[in-house]
Amino acid sequence: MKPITIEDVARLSGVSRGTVSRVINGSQNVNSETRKRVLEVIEKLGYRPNQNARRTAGGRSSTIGIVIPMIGTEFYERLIKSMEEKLRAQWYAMMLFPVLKRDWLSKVMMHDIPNSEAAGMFLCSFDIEHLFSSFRKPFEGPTVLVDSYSPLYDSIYIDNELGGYLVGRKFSQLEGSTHVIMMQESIDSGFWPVFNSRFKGFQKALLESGKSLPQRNVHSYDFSWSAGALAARDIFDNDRPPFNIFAMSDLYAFGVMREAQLRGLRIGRDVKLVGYDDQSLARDWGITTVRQPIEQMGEKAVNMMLQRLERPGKEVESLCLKPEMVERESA
Amino acid sequence: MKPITIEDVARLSGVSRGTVSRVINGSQNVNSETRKRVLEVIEKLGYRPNQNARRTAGGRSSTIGIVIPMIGTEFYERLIKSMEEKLRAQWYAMMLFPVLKRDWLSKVMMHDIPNSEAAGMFLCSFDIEHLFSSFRKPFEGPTVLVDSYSPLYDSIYIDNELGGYLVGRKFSQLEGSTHVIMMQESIDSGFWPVFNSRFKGFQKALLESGKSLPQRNVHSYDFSWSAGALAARDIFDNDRPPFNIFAMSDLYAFGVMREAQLRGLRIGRDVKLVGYDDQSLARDWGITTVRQPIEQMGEKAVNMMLQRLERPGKEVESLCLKPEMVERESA
DNA sequence: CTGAAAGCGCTTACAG
DNA sequence: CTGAAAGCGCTTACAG
Repeated sequence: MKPITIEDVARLSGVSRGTVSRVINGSQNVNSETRKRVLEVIEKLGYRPNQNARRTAGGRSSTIGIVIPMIGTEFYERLIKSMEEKLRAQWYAMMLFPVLKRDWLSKVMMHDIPNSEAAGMFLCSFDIEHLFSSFRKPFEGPTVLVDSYSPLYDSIYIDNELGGYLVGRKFSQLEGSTHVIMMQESIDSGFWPVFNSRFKGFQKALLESGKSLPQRNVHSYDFSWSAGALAARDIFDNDRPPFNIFAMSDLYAFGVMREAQLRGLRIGRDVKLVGYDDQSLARDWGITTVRQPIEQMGEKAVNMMLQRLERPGKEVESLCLKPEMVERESA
Repeated sequence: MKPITIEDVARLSGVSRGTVSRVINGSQNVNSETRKRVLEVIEKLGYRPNQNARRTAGGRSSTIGIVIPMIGTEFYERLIKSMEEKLRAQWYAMMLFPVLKRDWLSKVMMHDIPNSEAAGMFLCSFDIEHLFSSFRKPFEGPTVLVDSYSPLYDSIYIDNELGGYLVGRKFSQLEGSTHVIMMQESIDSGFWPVFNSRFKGFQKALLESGKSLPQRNVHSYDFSWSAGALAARDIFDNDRPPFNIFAMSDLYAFGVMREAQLRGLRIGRDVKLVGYDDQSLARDWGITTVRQPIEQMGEKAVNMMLQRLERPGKEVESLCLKPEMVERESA
C-alpha cells in the first residue's frame, strides 16, 4: 500500500540513495553496471520519483504552465497545440490554466499558479501591467508573455494595428458604407486589447485616404457568432447597400454571412465582408480575412522560454509578428 | 533574493515553526492573539507556503486535474466550466491536461499526470480499459471518469444510445432516404466510442419500425465541419430528395446546411436534418438536435470527486444521464 | 565512481 | 495552547 521510495530501490539494488538519485537524474558519474542494475530494480518495482520531494530538495521542475483566457476557440487551440509540440520535444510537461470566468482571474493568479510549481509560465493575452497592479506577482520564475506585450517580460505578439490597417487600406478603395463590428474592451479588464488596436489601424488607413468613420458605424458587442448576426441586422436595416463590413473576428463574419443570406444579399457583391483570424470556417466559406501566424507565435514563444530557462539573467526580449490579408470571394 | 520560508515567519513572530504551520493550516489550537500576530507577519513578508515541501511532509494537495482529449469545442468548454465552478466553490485549484495529439497520450499519462501531484483526477471521454491495458496506471489517487464508463471507477456519462434512438424513432416516420454522418472510431483508440453508441441506438429504432439502413448510407469522416459538407455533397449527388440526414454532431449539421443552401435545397423540407449536441450555433440556425446535459454532468462529476476525496474507500458509483431531443425547424 | 551526511521547507504526533 | 524533534522523499556537495 505504501508508495515505493528511493530507499526501497537503493536497498534492493545494494547501493545508496545518492547513487539511485544520480541514476534518476542522468548523472554521468555512475558505473554503467551499477546504473543497469538500478534501472532494473526501478523497472521491477515500478518506482516513480516523488516530484514534490524532488523539487523540495532543489531538483528542477519539468512542467511548464500556460495561462489562457478561454478554451473553446480555434485561436487558442492552435496556439496551445503548437506550443505543446515544441515543449514535448524538450521533455517538458505542460499544464493549462484557463480563466473561464472573469471572477476566477484572482484565484488562478493567487492560488493555482503559485501552487503549480511550474518551471516556467506562459501568460497568453493578458494585460500584465493591469494584472500585476491588482495582484501580487503570481509567478517568480521565467515568464513569457504571448499575444501581449510588456517591456518587463519576454513577449511575443502579432501586430494587430497592422492587421486593421491592411483591411482599412482595402476598404478605402471601396464604394458604399463602411461598418465595423468589434468587441467591447475595457481598459482595466486585465486582457490585452486586440480589438482596439485593430480598430486603430483600420481608422488610420481610412484617414490616410481622406475617409472617416462615423461613430454610429462602429458596432460593439460581446464575442459571439450571434453578435455578428445582430450587428448585421442593424446595419442592413439602417443603411443602404453596398455595405462594406469589417468583422473583427471571423466569428462575427459568420453571423453577418448568415444574416445576409437570409435577406438574399450577395456576399462579395452587395456586402463586402472581411473577417479576422482565418479560421477553418473562413476558408470553407470563402471569407476574406486576416491571417495571424499563430503557430509561429507558439513556437517562438517556446524558444524564448527555453532560452530564459537556460539563462534566467539574460536581457528581456520581445518579438512582433506580422499578420497578412488573405483575399477570398467575400471582398 | 531567497524565498521567504516558514522559518522566517516563525522568527519574526517569535513563535516556533510548528505554530506557524498550525496557523497556515487553520488549526483551531492556536491562541487568537498568536494567530493574529503570525498572520500579520505573513502578510508583511508576503510569505507563501512552498507547496512541494508541504505535500512532501504529508500535507494535502488542493489541486484537481482534468484530462480531456481536446480543447476548442463547445462541449469541453461547457463541461470544464461547469466543473471548475463547483471545484472553486470548494477551494480547489484546477489544472487541465489536454491531449491535443494522439501521440501525446502516453506522455500525458506517464509524465504529466504522475508529476502533477493532484489530489484527484478527472478523466474525460477516455476508454479506461484500453488505456490502462497499454499504460501503467497513471494516477493512484481518487479518479472519476466523465463521459465514459468503467465498473472500476466512479463514472458519469450520458446515454448516447438513447440519443441515437430518439433520432431513429423520429426518422422512422419520415418519407425519403435516410443518411447518417458520423465519425470513424477505432476500438482501441483509447477514446470512449460515442458515435458508435449513437449509431447503435439509431439503428435499433429503425429496425423496430421495420426499416433498415444500407451500409452505403453511413458516411464516416473525420471530426470537422467540412466533413459534413463533403458528406452532404456525396448524398445530394447520389440520392434523391427528400433527404433525411442524421448528422451525429452539430458540426456536421452546419456543413450539411451550408451545402444544402448552395444547392438551393430547403432545410426542413427537402432536407430533414438532425444534429447532436445543441451547440449555440444549432440554436441560432434552427437545427433540431439532441441536447446533452453537459453542465449537469460536470456538476455531478465534481460531487462524486468530493465524496471520493472524503471517503476513499467508499464503493464505486456510476451515473447515467439522459439526453433529450430539441425540435426546431430543420426536422 | 560511491557512500555518509546535511539539507530542502514543511507537518504532526508528543510532551508539557 | 506551544515548542522541540522526528520525519516526509528526495538532492548534492564532500570526502574518499
